[in-house]
Amino acid sequence: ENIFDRSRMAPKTPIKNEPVDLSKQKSCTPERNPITPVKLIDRPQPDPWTPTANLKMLVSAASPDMRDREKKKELFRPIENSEQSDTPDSLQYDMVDDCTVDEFEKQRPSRKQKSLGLLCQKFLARYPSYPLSTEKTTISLDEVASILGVERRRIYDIVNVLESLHLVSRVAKNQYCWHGRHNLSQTLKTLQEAGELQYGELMTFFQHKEQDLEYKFGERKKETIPDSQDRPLLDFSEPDCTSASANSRKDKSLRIMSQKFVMLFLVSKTKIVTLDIAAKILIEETQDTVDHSKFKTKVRRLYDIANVLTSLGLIKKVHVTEERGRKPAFKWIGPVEFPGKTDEPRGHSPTSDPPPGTQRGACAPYQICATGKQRFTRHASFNGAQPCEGTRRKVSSEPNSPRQKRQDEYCSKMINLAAVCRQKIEEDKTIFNSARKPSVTSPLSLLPVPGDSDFCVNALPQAVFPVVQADVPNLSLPNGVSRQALHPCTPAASKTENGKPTLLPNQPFLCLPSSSLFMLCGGLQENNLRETLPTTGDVGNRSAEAQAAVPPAACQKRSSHKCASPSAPVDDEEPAAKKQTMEQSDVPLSLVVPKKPFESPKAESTPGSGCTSAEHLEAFHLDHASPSAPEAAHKESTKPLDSQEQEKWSQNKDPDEPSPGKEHISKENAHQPFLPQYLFVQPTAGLSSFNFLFSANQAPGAVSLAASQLPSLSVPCVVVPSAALASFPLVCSPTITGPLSPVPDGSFSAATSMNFSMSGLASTTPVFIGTTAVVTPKVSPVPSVDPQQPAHPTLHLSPVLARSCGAVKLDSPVCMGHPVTLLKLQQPSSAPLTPKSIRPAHHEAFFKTPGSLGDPVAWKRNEGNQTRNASSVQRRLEISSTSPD
DNA sequence: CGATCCCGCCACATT
DNA sequence: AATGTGGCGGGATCG
Repeated sequence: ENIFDRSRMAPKTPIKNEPVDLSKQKSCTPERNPITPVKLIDRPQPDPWTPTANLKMLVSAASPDMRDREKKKELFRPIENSEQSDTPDSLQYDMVDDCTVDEFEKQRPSRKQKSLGLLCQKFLARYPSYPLSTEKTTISLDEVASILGVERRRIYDIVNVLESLHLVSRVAKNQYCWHGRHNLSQTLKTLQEAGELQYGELMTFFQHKEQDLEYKFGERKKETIPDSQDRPLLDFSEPDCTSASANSRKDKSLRIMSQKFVMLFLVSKTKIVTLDIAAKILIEETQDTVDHSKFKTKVRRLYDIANVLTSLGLIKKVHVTEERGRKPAFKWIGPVEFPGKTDEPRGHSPTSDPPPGTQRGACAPYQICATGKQRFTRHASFNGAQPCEGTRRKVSSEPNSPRQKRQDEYCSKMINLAAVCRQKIEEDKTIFNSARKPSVTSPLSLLPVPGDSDFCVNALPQAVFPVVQADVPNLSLPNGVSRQALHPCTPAASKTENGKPTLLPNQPFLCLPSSSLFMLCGGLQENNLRETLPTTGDVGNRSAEAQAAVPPAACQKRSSHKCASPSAPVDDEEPAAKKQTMEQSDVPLSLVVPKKPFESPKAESTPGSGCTSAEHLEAFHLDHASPSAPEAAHKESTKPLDSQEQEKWSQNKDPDEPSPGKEHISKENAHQPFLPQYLFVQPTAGLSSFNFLFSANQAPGAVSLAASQLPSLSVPCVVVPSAALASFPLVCSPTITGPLSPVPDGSFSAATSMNFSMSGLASTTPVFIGTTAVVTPKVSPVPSVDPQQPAHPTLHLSPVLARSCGAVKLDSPVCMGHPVTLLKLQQPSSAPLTPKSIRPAHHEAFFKTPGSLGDPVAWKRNEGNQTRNASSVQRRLEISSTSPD
């Protein structure tokens, strides 16, 4: 039949090929009214001769050859497709005649020629990127399909993705309205914001982890995560065309997936997302069970989406090399920064996530998301998560090592956390920006309180707080905190092999007068920090490049701390890490890094949140607790300078040795009891609202606590009153620099602290910086660096932090990160943060959820202790801060 | 052999 | 019921 048709067609083909069609379409729908035209296609070939008919003919009947040829032709024209370059010959062919089949076949079309990406390019070539506002271009699916010589089904694939980015909107059946990229930026911004809320943590998490491990998320933890599911994140219902009309439907997964996928990029610090990670994340949200087949399907869809995005010039394919090998990944090459992003009005509704609302929902969610995020950053994140195996097993196919499972678990936890965060956020309405890169937004509440550990005083005994007053005279411990309690963290040091405690036993922290914060140092997990930092950066949208470049340094710095146990295991990985770094360019270095972080979190303990915070804190020192950490610390400390090594560290984690990691993790968990280093903030008058303690190490417990106890502290991060931010007094512990030192420039020590200075901060708030290493010389700029920040500073710490972090990261060293971490929290400005706002209760649930982070053990602990912990925590809090709840 | 991903069946949604 | 949409995954290709 085809032949037959073809033959006929052939003669005419030229005609059909002719531009005419194109022209029509481009401008507006030509003849067709918006209404769905009759389908020509179907009709058999009534009148072949009409132009339309021809098209139809082509489409329906056209033999593949025909199509190919056509495609080629079109391709040629305007578009330059990068890749395909198809056969030059095509020119020859352009004629389409039937004739030379031979050639055809030769050239034929390779699959590539028929690829969705190519098709999309052709499609896009038909319409102006920035159409005049006046002209509305309608797109008839049938026409396009016929013109492009593909089945309509394929067009749907393209259009759905474009629609998710609002480049087009559906007007009616078979009719789409072309908007072009005018709103792309806004859309991306929105997605970024939404993404931060939803995925910030995860991404961070993953990236770090992932690298090493595989992540699998297997399980679903859906429970927590539910949120996202349904609704289209952004639906924009934008006025334009939109019709909402059709909201209908089920969520169109492709559309949603596309948005989510984009979000992952926007949230990622590295801007590189591997397919498997994306698939896991997406699967997770949507469903629980992840089975292999599902995974495969998801990946397939992601390829479809990726092809379209690639055609749009938003992403490009890259390969990430991990220990295991190279994995396909995509790097975001589109715009990264969107003006103004962060702040939103605080008022955002609490709403939350997403209810699955449908139509309305769509819009709403979007907004919501946007709003929410802004303010707070959440640091924390996943740390705590551990593998809980208790939860269900994952279905995921991956058989791999247990590690993976763990990872998966972590992932799940992460997810859960994220969910929790969201909720919290909603509840609280406060938003965090995570300083970290992850930018997760976690609700404060989320933060886990260090359950076990003690915060402050109590536990701390070990804590080191060597406050060095000398250094900083100003600082004084605020109130209650008994400094004494704080002792040097030696332990940590002990841990470290060298004996050098990374921690800094001596490090003094500086206190700012005003503030009442205190830091305690527990083991920190460097990794986390690092990660965090990076994350932050991501959030900030740091360019990937920057990351790439920076990473090493940052890592190193972080690494110094890194120690944290979990990560520690990672060490091994180093090589891999390096590699990645080396590769840098596209390669998602960052991804690699993760492992440690991951682990560390776990180590921290069950509670993810706690962990997270801890991590950050950790950055400062840490290590004691986890064995590994110490090591890491040592290394770092010892080697501080070598960037490479450091890099390795960070990266390493992933790479290779996950296995150990697992073990470590578990161990870590066990270890968890790091030394506690905490950061404590007193509530001084000004602060009333916030006081935070962080335990760097804390394990899980802490985390968990946080949840429940929220009010006071949970967060690992330091909260700064918005106002407070203004000036921060920073406290730094000069000490440790050495280890960290990696950074070329800087020396940390003194310098470091300087960095923090955070330019803008208000005096009130005190900031603590982790003792150690924190500073990165380079970093220093950071604070200042962010030019942007200045404005914001006050209000949102997080942003600032983030930025700073980002900057830091980029630039420097990890160190910054640490400090940053601390800062993270912020509240919306003023009032907001009273403890009250935070509600513990809910959190508990979250924490409890299986998914949550901690390792099982930790959990147990937590659970068992939770109550206790909480109470203790509270007490602690109380003590520390003014009032407890 | 794993990475890609075309192709089109088929279910569900709309008309 | 016809047609529009689009989920989904087999299996062909590519590298």
